[in-house]
Amino acid sequence: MNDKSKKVPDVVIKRLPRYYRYLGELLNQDIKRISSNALSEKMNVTASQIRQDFNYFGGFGQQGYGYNVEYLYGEIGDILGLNDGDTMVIIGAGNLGKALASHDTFEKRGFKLAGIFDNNPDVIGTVINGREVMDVDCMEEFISRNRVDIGVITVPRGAVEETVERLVKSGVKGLLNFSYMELKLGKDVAVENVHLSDPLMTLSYKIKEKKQENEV
Amino acid sequence: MNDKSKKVPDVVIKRLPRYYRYLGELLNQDIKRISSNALSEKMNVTASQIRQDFNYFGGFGQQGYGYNVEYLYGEIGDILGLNDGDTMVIIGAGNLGKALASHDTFEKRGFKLAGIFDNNPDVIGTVINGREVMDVDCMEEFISRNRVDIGVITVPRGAVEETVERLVKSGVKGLLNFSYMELKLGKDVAVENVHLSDPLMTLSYKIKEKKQENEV
DNA sequence: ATACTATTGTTATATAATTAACAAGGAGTA
DNA sequence: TACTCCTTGTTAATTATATAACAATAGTAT
Repeated sequence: MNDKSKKVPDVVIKRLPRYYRYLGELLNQDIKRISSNALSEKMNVTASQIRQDFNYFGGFGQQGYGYNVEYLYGEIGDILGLNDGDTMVIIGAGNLGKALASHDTFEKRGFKLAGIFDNNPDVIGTVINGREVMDVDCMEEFISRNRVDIGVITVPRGAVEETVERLVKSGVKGLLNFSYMELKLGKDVAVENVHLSDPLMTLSYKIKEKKQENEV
Repeated sequence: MNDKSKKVPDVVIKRLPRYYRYLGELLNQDIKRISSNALSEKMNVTASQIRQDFNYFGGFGQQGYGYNVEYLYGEIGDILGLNDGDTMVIIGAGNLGKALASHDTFEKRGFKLAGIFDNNPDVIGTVINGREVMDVDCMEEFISRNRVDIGVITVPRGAVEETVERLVKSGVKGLLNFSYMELKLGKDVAVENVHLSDPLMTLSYKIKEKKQENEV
């Protein structure tokens, strides 16, 4: 059993979604139990790290047996707050907003998409994945009425600042930011910045690196 | 000056795109020079880390002056291989594929989108962002003829395995994988896995964490 | 020209993260 | 039930990363 007072490192938190996804796969395959060793081989991390990671939250296994997949899946889901039924809105019904709205993974992970907003009259009223795009002017009212937890930002550059301000004022608890700019907010609102071009740049580096290795 | 023989840690590579983006902003603002200290404040990292990071590649600044923004931007771009004009294809013209194809950031970072492919007859022939969607059956021929460097995978679950195999056989050097499964390939092909639901899960954790802080 | 200031590159130190090791204790088996 | 074998939780050792410190040096002002 672990002492909750020591904060869980960020690197550990970042690994949890990966464990979660993988355990979901095992569940689908109807696998009941797994050892840290078996997981380690499949996921390409060390068994030691897996045990260490889980131990930050108290440990979920049993000596001589391993981990019950379903139980572990549920626990990690709880830790991540996926069973809280957090609701979200998407601001910006452009290509990316549309893609995310149609992305079933979000719902599969326990999030509820409550609404999509845009400011373009041509887009307002159109239907995406069964949901009508609403006027961004109604955003505040909608968010507070429905107690929306998360705002997903997929608006163009120029609109970011205003959008963020309005979302925060409306009382969202977290922002998933796909816009170019790195957001950092006060301590009341959580932020996760996603930059789609970053992994492409990293990939580019890796390609170059491999090329050089081959030359040497 | 630095010894190239010691491999640059992964964490450093992961930070380079962020520096690059930020320097791009400074360039837009017509800022000519910047010190590690000033950058540090704006980017919320330590000045020491910035100097240390740049030093892995030999250091790009001058004592008493700082860094020339344009020069540094160019150098980091070179390191990342952004000036190599890598070409890419997108496989899967669903919502996400469409969104990425319309995403101007990729082109802005120096990548060239050479083509988009799909296997759905209803989609083949439609135009996305000025490009006609091609039949996935022509993929191999297209890739080798145009010496395509990068394959972006946005196909549904069932099609991933086959798509990957065909891309690799066609000779792409890197894969940007948006599919559910974690890819790991042989040493000839670089891979970067992107899981859009991961940051949402992390955000969920952060929200929960903040809630608990406030309760205590 | 000279002195002063700013800021790097780089080395040393401290902190964090990962891996290894192993005792403790269930699970499986006879 | 008793014995053996697994596999965890946890502590210890190692490795990696981040921060701090500072000498070297170019820029700037006088």
